[in-house]
Amino acid sequence: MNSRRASPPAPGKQPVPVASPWRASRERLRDRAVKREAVIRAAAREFNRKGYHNTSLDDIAARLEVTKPTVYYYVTSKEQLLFQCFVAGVEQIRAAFRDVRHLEVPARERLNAVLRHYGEAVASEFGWCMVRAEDQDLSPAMSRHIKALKSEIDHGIRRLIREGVQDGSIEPCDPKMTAFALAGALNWIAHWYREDQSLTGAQIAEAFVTIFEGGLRPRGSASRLSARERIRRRARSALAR
Amino acid sequence: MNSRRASPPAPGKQPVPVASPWRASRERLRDRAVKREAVIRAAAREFNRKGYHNTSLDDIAARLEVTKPTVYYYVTSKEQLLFQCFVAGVEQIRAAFRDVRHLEVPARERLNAVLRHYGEAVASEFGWCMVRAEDQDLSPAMSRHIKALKSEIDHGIRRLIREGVQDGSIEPCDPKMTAFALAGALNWIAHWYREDQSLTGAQIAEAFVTIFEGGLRPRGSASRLSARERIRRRARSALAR
DNA sequence: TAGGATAGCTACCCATCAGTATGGTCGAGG
DNA sequence: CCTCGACCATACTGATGGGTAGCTATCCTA
Repeated sequence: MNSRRASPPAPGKQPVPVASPWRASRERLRDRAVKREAVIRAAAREFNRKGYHNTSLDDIAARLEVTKPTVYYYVTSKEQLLFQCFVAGVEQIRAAFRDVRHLEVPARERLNAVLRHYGEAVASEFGWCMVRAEDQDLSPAMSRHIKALKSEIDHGIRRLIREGVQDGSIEPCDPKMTAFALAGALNWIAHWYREDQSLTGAQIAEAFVTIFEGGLRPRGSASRLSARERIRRRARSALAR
Repeated sequence: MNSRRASPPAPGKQPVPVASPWRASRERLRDRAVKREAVIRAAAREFNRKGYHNTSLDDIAARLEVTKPTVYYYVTSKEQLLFQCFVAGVEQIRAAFRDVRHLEVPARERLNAVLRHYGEAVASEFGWCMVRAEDQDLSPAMSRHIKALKSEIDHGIRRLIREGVQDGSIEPCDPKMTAFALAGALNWIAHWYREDQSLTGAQIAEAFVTIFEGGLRPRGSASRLSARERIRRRARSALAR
């Protein structure tokens, strides 16, 4: 049964061409980081499937085909595990902000780009931890840390909205409420995505951006399209019934 | 006078916002239904404050100034308690659908009315239970029940969207994705409302409806400001640096 | 080949908490 | 005054699960 973990992680048996004495220990250090990441990833998957409180460390260990103390060898506590998952998810979104910061396009397009990355992140395997993790489950210190990260993202969105209103690419609106609405819609993806994976995270985000941009109320030229609309409507209702 | 527990828990403590029916028991006000509802309401409050798993039945009992067996006298299990809280929240939304069903206005306005009630419900004391309760915490039977109720609401929104597209009051769109976006934005209120109660649930819902209706892209002839945009953007990036 | 660091396991501890057994109090009806 | 039943408390059980102690095996460096 227990084949002594030689095959799963990395067969470091190859004769190394240059026998630098530090080579091996460096290799091992890298190995350790890889394993630690695997632990965090496995935790994220289990949390995603069953929720934080319904997942025991034995579950996570079993999923990795090791035992609980082994998990504790890479992580100090269950709480820290959740925290790491959270940070991993948030980092994707922070990267999105960094990516668009220097783009030479109107703010609305920068916002859209962020929202697309945002949606992808929420639909990723760390999405659940980032979105559904409750700070009540964490120590005050970690809770503060997480709140700060969330707030940073929130204010990043508000800022893009304000800039969009200023440069005329976004309809004047309340940045705070609008940011809440956008982030909420995207965050919520984490709640239903598991059960309906017919679309990728990017596709969902794209659809949402389209909805956010256009709004529900028909655009000015809508009256001109009424004939075509009616045709499509017929086809639709025929399909729906 | 019950000399046993009258003195320890500070007898003259009135400032509790929710009057506990056990206080009134001295006045012979014995109404089982009222007490049961008080139990559920207290549970909702505690779940809202600390989360389901971080709330023990002792906590809930203490909040009512009784003991755990008393709670079990009115409720069969913690799980059922969560379920009842959930149903109480969902019922508010179902009522919203019933209210608008017979209104003689375009579907978009009926949808808006539902969304307003929806937002209020999510910001109410049962909002957390309705939104953040994970079906992983419930037995399969109750989980199915809850999924059915959620699905009913989801399809109710989709239906209003379809009707709006048909009667021309809503821009043609994908009903499923749009429903997800709307419900997500509103559901998310439950995550941040506790910490920012500067607005009522109704006001938030109203703001969201405005955002959903108009969309981010400016209405009318606002798209040929690109020259001015560029200037403004330069100024901004200069400030940002 | 010794000795230390790395890495993982078995077996255990113990705090928490859902749920219960049992028995006491009090008002009402006889 | 006595009993019945509704209501509630004390004090317990049992299981789950986070976290640890301590042993073992392997590899690296000397």
